[in-house]
Amino acid sequence: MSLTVDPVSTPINTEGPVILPRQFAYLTELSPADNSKYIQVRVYRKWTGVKVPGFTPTNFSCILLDKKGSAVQANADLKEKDRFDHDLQINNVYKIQGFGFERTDSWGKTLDNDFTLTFGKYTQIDRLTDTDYPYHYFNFAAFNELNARLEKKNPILTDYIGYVHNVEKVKEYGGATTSRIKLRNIGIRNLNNDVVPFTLWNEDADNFKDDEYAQMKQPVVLVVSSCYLKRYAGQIQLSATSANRYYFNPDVQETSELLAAYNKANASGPHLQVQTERLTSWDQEKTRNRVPLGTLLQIDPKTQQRVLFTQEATVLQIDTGHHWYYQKCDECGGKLTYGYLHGQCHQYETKPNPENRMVITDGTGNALMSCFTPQTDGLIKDVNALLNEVENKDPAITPPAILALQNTRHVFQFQFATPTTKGPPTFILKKIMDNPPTALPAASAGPSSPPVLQSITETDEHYTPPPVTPTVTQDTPADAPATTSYPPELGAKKQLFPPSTSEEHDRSPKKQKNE
DNA sequence: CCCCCCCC
Repeated sequence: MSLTVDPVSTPINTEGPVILPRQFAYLTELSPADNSKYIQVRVYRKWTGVKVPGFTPTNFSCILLDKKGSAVQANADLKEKDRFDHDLQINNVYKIQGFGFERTDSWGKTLDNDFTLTFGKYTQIDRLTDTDYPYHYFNFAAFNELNARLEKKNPILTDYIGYVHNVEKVKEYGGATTSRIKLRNIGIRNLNNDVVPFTLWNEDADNFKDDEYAQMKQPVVLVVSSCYLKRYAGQIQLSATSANRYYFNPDVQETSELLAAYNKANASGPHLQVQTERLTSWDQEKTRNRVPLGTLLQIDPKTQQRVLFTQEATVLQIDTGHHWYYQKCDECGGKLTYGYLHGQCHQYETKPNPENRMVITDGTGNALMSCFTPQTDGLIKDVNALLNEVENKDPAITPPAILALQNTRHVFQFQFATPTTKGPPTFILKKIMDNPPTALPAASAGPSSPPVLQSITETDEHYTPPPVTPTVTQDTPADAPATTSYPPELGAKKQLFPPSTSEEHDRSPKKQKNE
């Protein structure tokens, strides 16, 4: 013990610096005032710290894991970056000594540590052959914890895990006169089918290996680490920071959980494979995603948001308990109640534009479908014309022209409505496809109203996330063919996830070709 | 020391 020198209590009469062998310490045994320890660690992650605006590089950073699974961040001056970048290789294990300590910056914390190691010119690094060290260190947030984290001022950056729900293409924004920014969103879905977008920026957006991902066995579990949480377009977003790294199917317990849940669901019944791209031929489009209503009704709508289905179905009943239209105030946008003055916006009289709305019940599975103008084109005439025809404009009184739809048969294209309450899912009419369009086939090909559903790409009304499907309750062996039959062009594959990205991008973001 | 993580 006499060889041990505590630098804090060493008498000051020591001649020059005393180089004494340092003692091994686990990371939990380090203290910011103690210079007498060395550590043995795996290099887990490394990155270049940046400063906004401009994202100019500021320092070299890394995260180190010791044998017991503890983690510590270490920083070095930017001028030492090349050396440490070279001497510290990801996943290699090293003995490190001669480091200092600093208080961990509250901004962009990667770990729940009070101090961070500092590396510099006295730092000595020796490679070790023992590699029996942990490969990962995560502190996952659950979906329902994200909001609380978002509210917190300087929370620790967020680690998150789930299935890859969809992979978007790179989008480019801005230009020479502002900032040129590229981004790529990747939806991450948990076991409750909540989807959170993870955003990669610029080079990282480009460098995401689409092709590699597309080749991977589905489903793919994705872990994203050290993400900045923010709200974008009203929904929560995991934004990549410089410290971020992401991992496919990392060997952690949560990955096993997700894969086990997938296999269990997969073993219990057939799954949808849906075609999410609009088909150019009317005949093909008309039969796209002909999934029986009975099947759709057993599906979690959250997994099929914005996917368009078609079905030829009979209108069993008009829901006369539902108002067949409603009026919207042209000033505040609020819903008007028939017979009630909207005096706060229109002092003397109300002249709002009518917007029709009615609910019909349709089809083999008795599904409830809401129909909004103008998607009712081809089913009923213009709502204003209809209103002119009826004597009683009370929206509770369904006109005969609408009641006459009962027992008529049509080809509906529709999507799931935003799930609100418990009970069977409901649908939203998107298009009546009884007859091919007579004119303007291209212009009428897409939905003409703003998106009804919240989704990852809220701004793109043509967006539909790729398909995913939870259990449809049937006792089908895992490798048995799906019992549901689909038109051949759908490919009746029994597959929970599609092999690739398949968004309906008929508009591409503005691209600047001056790189 | 502060600003401060890129997009609607």
